[in-house]
Amino acid sequence: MSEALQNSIEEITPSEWELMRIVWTKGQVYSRELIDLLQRKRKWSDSTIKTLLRRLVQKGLLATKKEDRRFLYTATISETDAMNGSAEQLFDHLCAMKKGKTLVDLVDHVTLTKGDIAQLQAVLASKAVDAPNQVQCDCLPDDCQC
Amino acid sequence: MSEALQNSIEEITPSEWELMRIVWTKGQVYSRELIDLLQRKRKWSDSTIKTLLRRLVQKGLLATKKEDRRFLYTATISETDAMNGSAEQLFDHLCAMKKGKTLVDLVDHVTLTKGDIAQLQAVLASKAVDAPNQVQCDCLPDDCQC
DNA sequence: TTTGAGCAGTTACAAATGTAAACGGAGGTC
DNA sequence: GACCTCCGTTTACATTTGTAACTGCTCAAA
Repeated sequence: MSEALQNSIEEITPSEWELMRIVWTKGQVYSRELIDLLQRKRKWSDSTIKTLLRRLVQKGLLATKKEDRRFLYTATISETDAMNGSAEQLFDHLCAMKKGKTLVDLVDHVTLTKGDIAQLQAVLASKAVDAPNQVQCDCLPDDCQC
Repeated sequence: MSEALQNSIEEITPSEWELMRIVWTKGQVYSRELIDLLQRKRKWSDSTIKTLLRRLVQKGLLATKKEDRRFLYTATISETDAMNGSAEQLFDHLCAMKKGKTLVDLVDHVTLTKGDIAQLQAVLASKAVDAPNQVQCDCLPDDCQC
């Protein structure tokens, strides 16, 4: 039953992100627990949250384990993988030529720790060696005159 | 210069991105022209593309100007703003504590020019000064024990 | 002037998403 | 034993998105 191929991560909708984050943070949760936590941020009904839980299980993003007569939910992919996957998915839509600029904007706006910065600097340093002088726009089928 | 007011840009769907990229790249296009270009990548019917065009106009992302009896389409926001907006929107869903890691992943996977790298390094250098040692997880309402 | 090509507008319809009420079974309460 | 409470399951319904056919108007060719 488990077609667990993690090539392209199942699409996670904004509402679903909110549940997933709680599951990832807690490691495992009972629906009641999750509903209580979530309702402190969103005024969603129990039903709504239960539907979202069910859909996440359907999508294969959450797994359940029967404990007593409740279900314990756990994530099937790591938060990091999901985050990277979504980010890369978004970047796939963007013009190759301008992805760099967007990264600059992000790096500028996101709060980074000293550790993050060091890691970024390391990656950049190693990429700098054979980085191209320019990247071609890939918005049009053939050649583009951007 | 303007990049302040981030009044959540209208949501752009994956299909819509494809049209927008063509409009941005060409500056302005007639539907026929756009349809021809797009059909070289996607096997969408004329109708489909016209519907997408209409929806983009409705959303206020495209503007039309009547020329002869055709319409000339132009984007109402810059590609850069749209890209930054979408990227920031995505990052809003992510755990604050792990955004840095995701950026590292992106920087690692995206093809960057020497110029992009230099810009990124500059931004990082300036942020490094007062970067925190750690960022708190913001996935749970109250305190979190990640 | 009849006809057809081109383009915009209208309608359609299924799948996904947001949001939620209603139903049903198992344990605990009186 | 009757009833209430929890929790999972079903059903529901509007909106958005993907995908496209059908309609109608206008210009230009036959």
